[in-house]
Formats: sequence, structure tokens, C-alpha cells
Amino acid sequence: MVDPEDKEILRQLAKLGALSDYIYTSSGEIGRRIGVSQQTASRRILDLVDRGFLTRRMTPRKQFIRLAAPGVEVLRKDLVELKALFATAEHMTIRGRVVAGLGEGQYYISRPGYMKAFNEILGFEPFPGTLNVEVEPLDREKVAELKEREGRLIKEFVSEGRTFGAVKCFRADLGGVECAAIFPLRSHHTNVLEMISPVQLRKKLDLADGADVSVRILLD
Amino acid sequence: MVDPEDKEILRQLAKLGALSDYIYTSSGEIGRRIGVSQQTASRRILDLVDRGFLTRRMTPRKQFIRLAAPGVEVLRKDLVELKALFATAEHMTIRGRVVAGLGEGQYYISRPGYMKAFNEILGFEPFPGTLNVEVEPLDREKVAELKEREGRLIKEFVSEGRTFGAVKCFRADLGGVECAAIFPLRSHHTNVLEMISPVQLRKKLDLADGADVSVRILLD
DNA sequence: ATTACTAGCGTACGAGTAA
DNA sequence: TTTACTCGTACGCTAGTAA
Repeated sequence: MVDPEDKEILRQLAKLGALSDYIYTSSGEIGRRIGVSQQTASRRILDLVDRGFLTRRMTPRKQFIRLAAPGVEVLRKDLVELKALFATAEHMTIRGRVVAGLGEGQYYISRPGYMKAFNEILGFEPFPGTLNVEVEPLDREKVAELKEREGRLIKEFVSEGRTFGAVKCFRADLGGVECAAIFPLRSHHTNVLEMISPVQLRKKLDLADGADVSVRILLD
Repeated sequence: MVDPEDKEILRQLAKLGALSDYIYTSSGEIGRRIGVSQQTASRRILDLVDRGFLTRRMTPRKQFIRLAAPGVEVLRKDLVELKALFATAEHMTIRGRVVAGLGEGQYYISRPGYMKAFNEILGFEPFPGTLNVEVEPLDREKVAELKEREGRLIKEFVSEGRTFGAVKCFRADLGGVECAAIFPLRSHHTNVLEMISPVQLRKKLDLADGADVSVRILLD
């Protein structure tokens, strides 16, 4: 097993160039970089050499040291894992219950300007109506956080002689149905999610007012 | 300071999904994942919460836990650092001394087939002659390693009624002059580097036989 | 200068357990 | 079930030092 302290040494050596060639350094230097004594650094290096993660050549002063193939692999594995983590750090679950909307949503989203934008940005033409989900109090901070994120933006536009405000969208999944949460930039609500979908969510999922739902938001 | 053990906890939590949302887990579970006891995991989590790297909500059983912004930054910094390491893990220095060649190189590299290939692969038309560098014994294993690497390949081709063998090239830098090391795939020498360059290296750098040189090979 | 051994100490671990 | 406290122990640290 490679413990985190071992990885730290491998990383510091890699930063000095020991990934692809021998570097000329000393146990004291390495100790300083990782915040331990010369003695501890020496012991740990020795251990890594014994286990095949480092190769080195000694000289009367200092030493030539580089990562052996298994040492490089340790770091590469970390890189791959972190890449994957950030690549798939993509969803957030928000719970709430279905509530009756004001009927406003229907008017707005069916404006041709929005319809066209939804199609471009989300890849579907929404059913003309929103499903409103009252967010469970504990999850409201998540909604606030969502609003801080990029999301997919529909810019404000002018049509029919008036201005339609910018809207931020997040793709989502509700009970296995493709949908999206939409946030008019002007609003500051954090207790209601407005969901749109190519189908009528309420009917498709047979949702009555008060039904508990769990929305999986994709962060992209 | 975030020590490597702290990072390990953040990573394990991130793998469970705590990068972008709360996860429902227990100190025992986390302890198991990082190979420490429930007590130690509990103490370390508490410490990370105190220092602002984690946020959590307790329940009578288990807890909801996620990385706070500073915790995410710790991992992101690691990712960026590792990416940079592997992106620039690109050179290897090989030392040796100039030796007289057999004059063979000149014949081969000036064949039109090779000339054209060098131009495509290295971006320059080489001076018709090679500079031979006898590799210092300690660096010979590096040469062997180079031959294991991809490099830039010139495939074998037929011309003038005979076959010209495949050659592997590595871009290099010798005394600030752009050049390349070439390895006929058939040869198994590891004690001599054959260098080519758009200019006559020997003349440009005023190198007599026996001159000590240091070749910086780019690994790409 | 270095590396790396030995000794002694301090810290962080896990067992036991309360809430 | 959990979390997280106290406490005794042991592991890994640093200091001192030889080569």
C-alpha cells in the first residue's frame, strides 16, 4: 500500500523533475519540501527505494534520484482519478414537493423566443407549462448554490415590443424523465424550482400537488 | 496547512460524491475506506470541519457531509499540479562526448525519402551528416529507456530498389541549437547518440572530437 | 558536505465507552 | 445504530552522531 505520505514525497520529487530524469538532490532538501526532518526524509526515501517506487544512485554528497515506473504509475493513477472526479462531479439532488403554479410559467415559456432558445440549449421543445417544486428547507442552500453556477444561459431578448429577461437552465432528471430547471435571473427565490420538460411531467409521472419528488440536477 | 492525510479523506469523500452534493455516510465507513479506525476518522473529519474544508449536518445516525469550497479547491489544485507535471514531464538530459562518425549517417539521411520524412516529422531539413555522441556510461540506461518510448516514427520505405529501415526520432536541444536524436529501429546500440540538425552542429558549436556535451531530449 | 543509524520522546492511534 | 470523549500505548518523529 502507498500511503498518502509516500505520495507526497513522490509528488515533490516529480515537481523537481524526477518524473522523467534523475535529479541531484539531498534528503535534507526533500525533508524541507515536505516539512519533515532530514532523518525522516532519508528513512522514507530508503523505504520507497526498497519498495521499487524510486531508483537512485548515491554520490559522496547528495544523490541522484528519480521515480521508477511504479512510482510514476502512482501519480498517474491519482491524476486519472482526480480528472474523473471533476469530470463527473456533475449532479446534485434536490428534494421537494409538487405545488400548484401560478400559471405564469406557461405564458412565458411558450413565447417563441424562449422556445427557440430552449431547443438550442437543452435540445428539446418544452411542454408549455412548468412543474413547480417547493424545495425542502434543508436543500434550499443548494438552490442558492445552483444560482451561483454557470448553467446554460438564455440571454434576454426583445420581442413583441417588450423585453424578456435572461434565464439560466440546468438539465435535470425527474423520475427518469429528461427535464430542466429554469431560473429567471431576476428572481431571487430559492424555495421553488420551476421544471420544464418535453412532456407534461405532472401527467407523465402522475404527480398530484403535495407529491414528494427528488430532482437530479446536472451541473454543466 | 493541509497534510497528505487530510487530502486522502477529502479524496475519498469526493469519490463518494461529496464534491458536488451532501452524501449520507458514517465515520466508520470513511475510516474503513482510508484504513483507520472509526475514532480516528471521526476526529479527522471534525478537524476538517473546524478548518472549513468540510460542511456537514448530523442526524441521530450517520451524517450528511460534503466538501466546502476550500476543500474542493485543495483537490482542484492537486489536479492542476498533476496535469502540469505530466504535461511537462518531457525532457531527459543525456551527457556524453563527441566522437568521430563512420560517415555512414551522411549517406542515409541524405536519401530523399528520409529527408522528406524528417521535414514532416521534425519540421526541418537536416544538414547531411550526423554528430555522434558517445553516451557517458551512467546515462546509457536512459538511452535504453528512450528506445522504449514512442518518439516520432519514420516508417520503413522502399526506394532506389532497396528498403530503408524505420527510424525513431526525438526532438532535442544541444547547446541551444534545435536538433534531434535518431535511432534506426534495427540497431541496438545504447552507447552512441546520432544527432541531426538543420545546421552543422559540429561547426556551429565548435565541437572537436572528445568535447563534452549535454543533450536535452524532448519526450514527445 | 552528505546518509542513515540509534535512542528517546511526543503525538496520534485505537479500545473502551457515554450519550 | 451512531458520534466522539478519555486514556494508555505504540509508532514515527527528531536529535545526536558515526561513517
